[in-house]
Amino acid sequence: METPLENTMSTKAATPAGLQAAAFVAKALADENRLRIILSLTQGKKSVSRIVEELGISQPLASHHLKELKRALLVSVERSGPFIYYELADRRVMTILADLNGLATDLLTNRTAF
Amino acid sequence: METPLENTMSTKAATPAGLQAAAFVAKALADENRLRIILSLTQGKKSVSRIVEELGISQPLASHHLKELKRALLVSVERSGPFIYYELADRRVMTILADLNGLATDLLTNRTAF
DNA sequence: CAAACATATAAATGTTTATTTATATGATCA
DNA sequence: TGATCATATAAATAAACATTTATATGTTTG
Repeated sequence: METPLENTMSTKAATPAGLQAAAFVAKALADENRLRIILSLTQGKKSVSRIVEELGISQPLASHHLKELKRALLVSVERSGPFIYYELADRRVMTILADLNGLATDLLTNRTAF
Repeated sequence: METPLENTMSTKAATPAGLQAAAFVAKALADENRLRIILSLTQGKKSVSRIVEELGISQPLASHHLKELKRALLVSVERSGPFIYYELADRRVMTILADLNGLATDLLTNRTAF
């Protein structure tokens, strides 16, 4: 059974609450460091220190961005001893990130600056 | 031929420039009014005044957001007499918006506030 | 219990951004 | 050409946000 785009849009995205929610999640994706964190979590659950190492950002900054991702419900948190592990809450965010990247790359390839 | 998500990610999104571009486009999607404009443009090319009417926002505010969408190359502009028409530059943004909305709706359904 | 480690939170700062109000630019038409 | 319409731009605010530095909380281990 097929679901044309416009049906999807009109039955889901067209509602004020739906758009507000979509904008809220988009906001969580609108930062390069957060996208790097998400991309890193694509490989699986990771501790904060591990993320800090991999991305080369400060620990408070990582904590801050992880908090934002958690606020958007994009990651789930789990404590194990002294470590706190973050995990992608929904694998669909990977598809969205890939699509976003594909579109962005195509659109902005021949561009001087952002 | 199959293309697993992680391949897509590592070959496209993993590059710094790719993530930066993706974050840049995500930023353009991170506003409810801009999402409403995009959704409206899903139905086709529209003038600024038409958008202003449909969304019930001020004309300068609409112009501002259209400028942002143009900066992100998500819309193209065309003048016809006194009117200026805006149009979605790439239909893939509709897919992304629909996916974003689907994910956001599922994630944030049982949520008190944003 | 004290020291060391992992993470979170607070405070401070500079930047970006959404919105409003007011004005300018550009096109049509009488 | 002058008036009117469509759109853009400018200026002014206020709010949101990313980042840093400093400190607090919570956990393990000696």
